[in-house]
Amino acid sequence: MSLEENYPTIMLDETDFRILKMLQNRANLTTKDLAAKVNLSTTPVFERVKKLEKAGYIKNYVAVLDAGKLNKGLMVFCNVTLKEHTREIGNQFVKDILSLKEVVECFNISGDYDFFLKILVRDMKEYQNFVLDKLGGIKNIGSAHSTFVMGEIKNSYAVPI
Amino acid sequence: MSLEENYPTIMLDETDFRILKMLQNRANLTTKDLAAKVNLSTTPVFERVKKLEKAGYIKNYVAVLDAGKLNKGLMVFCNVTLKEHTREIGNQFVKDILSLKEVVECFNISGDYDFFLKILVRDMKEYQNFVLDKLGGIKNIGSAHSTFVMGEIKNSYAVPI
DNA sequence: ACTGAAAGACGTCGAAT
DNA sequence: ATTCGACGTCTTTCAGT
Repeated sequence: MSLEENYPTIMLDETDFRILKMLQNRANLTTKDLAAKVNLSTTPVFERVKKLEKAGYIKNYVAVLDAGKLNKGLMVFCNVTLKEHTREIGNQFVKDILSLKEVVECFNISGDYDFFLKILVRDMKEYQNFVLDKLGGIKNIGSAHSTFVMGEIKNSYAVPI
Repeated sequence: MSLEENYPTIMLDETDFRILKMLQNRANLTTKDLAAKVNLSTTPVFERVKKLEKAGYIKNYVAVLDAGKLNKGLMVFCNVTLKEHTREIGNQFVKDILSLKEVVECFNISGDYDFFLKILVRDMKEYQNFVLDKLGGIKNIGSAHSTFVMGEIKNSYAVPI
C-alpha cells in the first residue's frame, strides 16, 4: 500500500526488455534506431517506450557527468550510527542528510551501522571540511566510519535485466 | 598521464554549469527548453552541449529504470577481501567480478576490506544463490561481508555541482 | 499489434551581427 | 559569442491491414 506503487501493472515481453536494456545504456538512441534493432517500425516502438514510461518502468532520463572533471573525484563511503533509534530522530537525520549536496546516496542498512552514505568531494581537504562543518553539525550521530575509494572497477546505474 | 584524460581541457562558465545541472536531472529536456531557462537562443545552447559532450564532461545519457518493478528490489553491499594482494590476483578478481551482471558497482577501497560491491537481486533467495553459485566460484576471495539495504533515502547518479 | 505515410516540432548548421 | 533563418531528421499521430 505504498504511495509509489500506483502505476498500472503491465506484462512486458521480450521486445520491451530489449528496449529497456538499450535505453539504460544509451538513452539518446532515436526511436528509429531502436526500431531497427528490434526489427519493427517506429510506431510500435514509440508506443512501447511511452507505455514503459507511463507504467513507471522508466523513471527518468539523465546525463552522466564526469565527476573527476567536475572536481568531485574523491568518493567516500561513510557508515553512520545514530545515538537513538526513534522515528523522530531518524526522520530528522534524514532531513538533515538530504540537505547536504555532497551526499549522493543514502541508505538505511542492516548490520553494525544504521546508514550508508556515498559522498563525492574534490579531495581529502574538502572531505575533512565536509565532516567537520556539515556532518559534524548533524544531531544524534553516534559514530561515523569513512572508507575511501581508491579505484573504480565498475560504476553503473543500470538494473541487471 | 592517465589514458582517460585525453580530452581537451576547457573553461566552463556559469551557463555551462547550469546546463549540466539541468541535464543530469532531466536529460530529455530539449535544446529549446534549456535555452529558455538560461535566457539564450537555441544555437549557443546546442553548441555548449556538444562542447560539453566532446570535452568529456557529459559521458553518456541513460534511462533510469525502476529496480523494484523489474524484480531487482533487494540491494546488497558486499565487502570483500582477497587472500593475496598481487596485481595478477587482483586483475583476475576484477575480470571475474565484471562478468557478474548482478554487480552494478565495484570499487577498490581503503580499510578492512579490499573491494566494495553493490549488488541488485530480486530477493534473499536470489542473493543466496548469487553468493553460493557466483561469488563462491571466484578464486582468492578471503572473506565477504554482506550488508542489506532496508530503506532508500536518496539514490542519485548526479555529481554535486 | 504492426505498417506506412503524413504533419509538426526539434535538432543542426550556415550566414550575419 | 549570439541571433536568425533554412533544411533535414525525428517525434508523433492517424488511417489501413
